Amino acid sequence: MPTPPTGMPLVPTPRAPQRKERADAARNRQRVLLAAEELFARRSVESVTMDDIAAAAGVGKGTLYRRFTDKGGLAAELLSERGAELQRAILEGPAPLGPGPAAGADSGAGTSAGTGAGTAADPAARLEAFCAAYLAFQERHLDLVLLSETSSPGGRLRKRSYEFWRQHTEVLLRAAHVPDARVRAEVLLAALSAEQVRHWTRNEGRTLDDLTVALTGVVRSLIGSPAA
Amino acid sequence: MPTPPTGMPLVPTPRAPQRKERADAARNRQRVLLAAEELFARRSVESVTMDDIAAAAGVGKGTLYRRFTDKGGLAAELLSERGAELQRAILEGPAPLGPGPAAGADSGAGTSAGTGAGTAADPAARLEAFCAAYLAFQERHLDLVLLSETSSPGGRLRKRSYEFWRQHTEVLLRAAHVPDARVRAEVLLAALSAEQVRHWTRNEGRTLDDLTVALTGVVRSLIGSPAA
DNA sequence: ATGCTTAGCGGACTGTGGTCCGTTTAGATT
DNA sequence: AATCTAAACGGACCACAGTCCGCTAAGCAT
Repeated sequence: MPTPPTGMPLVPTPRAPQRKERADAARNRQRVLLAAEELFARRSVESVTMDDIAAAAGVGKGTLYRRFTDKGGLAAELLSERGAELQRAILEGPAPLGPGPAAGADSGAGTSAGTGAGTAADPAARLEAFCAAYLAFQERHLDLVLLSETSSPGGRLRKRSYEFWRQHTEVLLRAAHVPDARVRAEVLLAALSAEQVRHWTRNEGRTLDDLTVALTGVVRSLIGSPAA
Repeated sequence: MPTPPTGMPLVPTPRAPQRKERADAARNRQRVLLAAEELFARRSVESVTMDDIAAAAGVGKGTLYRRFTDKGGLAAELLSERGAELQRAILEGPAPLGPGPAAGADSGAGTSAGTGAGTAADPAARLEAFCAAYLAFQERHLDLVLLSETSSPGGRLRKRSYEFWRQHTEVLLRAAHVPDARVRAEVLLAALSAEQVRHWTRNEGRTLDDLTVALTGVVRSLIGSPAA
């Protein structure tokens, strides 16, 4: 498969074959994505309308909606570009985020826990790292994520990316022998939803660091290994 | 204070004085609430428009919006009527939900844990009971709650009732000597959001019982008292 | 090159939530 | 009872997300 269209998630996309996109269509998708990015960068995300984007991209509204399900879908596509790196780091990067052995001398991102010095990272440490990284990601792209998660009720849970994050979290929990791994994974992600993160940072005035610490605590509790 | 207007939350409403409502206004509020309830009962919640409600209540749209902030606000008002009983049970009912001593012989709603036989319920047991009861409430009024929580982004966290549930949860957690009580309370409530509950019951096909068990486990983990 | 099929296009159109503002009237004051 | 004033009213109005459908042209087949 040659150069998947930008924004394709890394995750093994199930809908593999599916007749190739026509040339003009691809060109327009690109235009739209570009225009949207530009507009979102210049003006506040919620003030940008779909008409604005269509106009800026020099494209009809019908075209917009043929390409992206809805406003949230467009935001999600943009986000998927930006989240690709994080996804890669998780799937194949060094510990503690990824499965590989720790990079260089001493990782700076992790949050202690140090499981001695195994070859592969232990699930608890990976989960903590993921939690911190994901939180940072959400906070960094807050407006866009909020749009993508709330444009339609239940949107957050229907996005393809949700499947990825949930799967990852669930697997780690299961590896840590935690019961009800699936439910607990979803509890964790609910806590990290854009709505919630915005509430914490914008309304309750918490800093990212505060939150990271508190949520790391939550993760430890959920895993429940009492001082292993 | 004589007969507070229906739907007023039990919680000590801070906006105490505030010039009394005019007679016609009160009458119209009632009409709207009634009409809305009727419509929501007959047709699917999401198919009912604000115009429908206004028409059914024999009232202009302006009136509708003068009384209730927005669609979500209207739903919340309806819900607050229905939630009043639960609120009362929590504030002044018997254990394990309320602070009082257990009612009758053996409560049927609680979820084990049995802390011997103290005079007042212990926070852990109360929290578990609350969680189960709240979950059941959410499930029971799912469509309406969903409307009230998602009609505007972040709506869930801005409702007055949220303040109540959060406060209650937080207090119990603090009483159980759990760190970061506030954050953990919000994590719990995020897990119990309408969106999430709908996802669990409608998409993943979980039963209320399944969920209650799994979430009770989450609560125990969060409290962290390792088999006290 | 020419023709044909069908994905792609675009913008008028619809449905709905929410606002605005000129008019009405409850109820207090005299 | 007459007057007055601000709360309440109502429906025309607006903005915006999302749909529809007749037209266009990409790119395959001959």
